[in-house]
Amino acid sequence: MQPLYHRIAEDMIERIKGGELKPGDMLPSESQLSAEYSTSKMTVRQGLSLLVRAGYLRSVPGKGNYVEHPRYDLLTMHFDEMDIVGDYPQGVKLLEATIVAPDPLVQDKLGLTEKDKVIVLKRLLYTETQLAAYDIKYMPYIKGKPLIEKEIQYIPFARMVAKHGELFSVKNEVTILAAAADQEVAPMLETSPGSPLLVIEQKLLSAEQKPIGWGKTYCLSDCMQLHAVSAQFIQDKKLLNL
Amino acid sequence: MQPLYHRIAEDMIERIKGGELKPGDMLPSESQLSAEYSTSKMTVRQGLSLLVRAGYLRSVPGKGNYVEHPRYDLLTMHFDEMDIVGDYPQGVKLLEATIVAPDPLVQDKLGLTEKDKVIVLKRLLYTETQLAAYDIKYMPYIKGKPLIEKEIQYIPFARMVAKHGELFSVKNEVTILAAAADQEVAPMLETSPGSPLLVIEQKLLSAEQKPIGWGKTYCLSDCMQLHAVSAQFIQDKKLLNL
DNA sequence: CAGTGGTCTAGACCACGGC
DNA sequence: CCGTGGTCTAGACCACTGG
Repeated sequence: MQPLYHRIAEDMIERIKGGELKPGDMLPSESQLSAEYSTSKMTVRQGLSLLVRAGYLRSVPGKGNYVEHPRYDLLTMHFDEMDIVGDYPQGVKLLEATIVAPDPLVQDKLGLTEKDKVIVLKRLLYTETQLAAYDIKYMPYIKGKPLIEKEIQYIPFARMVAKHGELFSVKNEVTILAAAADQEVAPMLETSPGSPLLVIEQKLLSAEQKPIGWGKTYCLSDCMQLHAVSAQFIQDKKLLNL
Repeated sequence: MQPLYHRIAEDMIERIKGGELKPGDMLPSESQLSAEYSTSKMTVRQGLSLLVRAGYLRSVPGKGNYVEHPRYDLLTMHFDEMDIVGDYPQGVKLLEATIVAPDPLVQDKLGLTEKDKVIVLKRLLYTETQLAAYDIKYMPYIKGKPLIEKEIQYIPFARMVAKHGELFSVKNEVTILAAAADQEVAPMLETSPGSPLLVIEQKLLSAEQKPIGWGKTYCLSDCMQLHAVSAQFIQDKKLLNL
């Protein structure tokens, strides 16, 4: 037996999806719904709050609860570099792990000067069957915090940076684009200059918006694609078990 | 003055981000927190529920509330075809809007037979300054539901399909990949075969998981990039105003 | 002003987990 | 068995919007 507040939420979804309530319409007031379901206002609100959080409703204080237009344009995606590798144990080949002075581009991306030091990681990522991506990452060097080789091999960059800087949470900003392989990257990927690559640029920020990591992953186009789904449906599963 | 439940949530976030509570740790019980804040259990729960929904906590019935590891790998992205065009009024050029029998690929993608009819849209999308993308969309033909030319020009495919089929919500599945321009697409984009493209494949499903739209957008690589941010931070803004 | 959503109380009973 | 979170009540008062 599902709780009453859950049933209320499902009923409302039904009224909305069935067309009885259209975007812009106002729901019955919370006190009316309390009466309809012979329950208290708090229970009604608990049900409606699910729909508000899932984006089906908007609550307007002093007015009412209104049906929202669904958002088709907000997508949820899963990504980290290790997705490429999957469970394949030998899928990461570390080419370089050094501490250097940042070049001007990296200085800019990480907000550093040429006197600072950055850790550079260069890696090749393999699927089970073939070479798939060339990955370069930069992070500010913190004295006395060595990186462990196993971590470099197996944990995603965002987690690595969080651990290295002892941060609880990290903001991950990702840019996705296509580009032709250039003279530097092509030989690494054993392909010819000009062949299409999926490039994923990652920028990591601390809670204070300070840059704490930056890098790019150059993926062979036939080995890598990203999948995204309307956020709405992620919410539905989580909140409503629909 | 912010409500008490909000203050409770922020206090907990502080305890977590400050390192006082680490992932895996159990929070004080709800009754303990009620006492700490001299409030009722319901108010405490209202505060904690924010953190549960934002992914900071997991509630385990019979045991307690536990601090979760933050997710770096869930990203939220904004995308529809009209993002490319923006507010530029002449940014869409309709090449073709016809009703045809679907070819085998489209039959497969939309779950149709060769006896069915599909609407095909082919469009060129321009930024303010230049040609940016070639877009092909397919949707099952529904008798007596004409498409209005202005809609074809200006509303995103997902919204168009929802309206055409009189559906409240539509599931949007997007695949992102890089590819080389082929013989068919290259001339449309006034580029040479082999040049890198960002390809965005869109599949639309009804609430019953029936395919109701499919298509691809071929974007010139220097005109288009996608941006995504850790979902965590979207939630933070919405739920906590941090 | 009356009606709305937003917050909050001080209890209650339940299902669950672990001892 | 007791302590935990999950549900729910029947009220209260507030801030807000509209007429």
